[in-house]
Amino acid sequence: MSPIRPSPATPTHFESEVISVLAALAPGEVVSYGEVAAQAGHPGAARAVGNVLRRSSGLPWWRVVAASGRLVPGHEREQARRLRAEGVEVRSGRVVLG
DNA sequence: TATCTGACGATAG
DNA sequence: CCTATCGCCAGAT
Repeated sequence: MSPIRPSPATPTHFESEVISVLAALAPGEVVSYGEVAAQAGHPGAARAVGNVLRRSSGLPWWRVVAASGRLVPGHEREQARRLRAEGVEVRSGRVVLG
């Protein structure tokens, strides 16, 4: 049997910080991985933020996009649907920055 | 401790 | 606009 997911019993400090930042996001508010990392106190850890979003559940992952505005690869449809539902403009797989 | 992975970011062509 | 490449970070093995 291959364990589907070794769910960490105790979240790491980094993960907790990232979750805090994500939980504070309001509907319609879009941020980049790098911004989340910086606000979480780990500037430069954009990739690591992506890892948390990929492994965790129950987080507003659709409000996080690449610095270029690009949506999450493989989830563009769903993400665009959710973002537009919050009033965010999406064009060609990209968030229309204001 | 070493090595690999990956929802990234910036830059060059 | 695109892809390729390098740099950086945290987590897993």
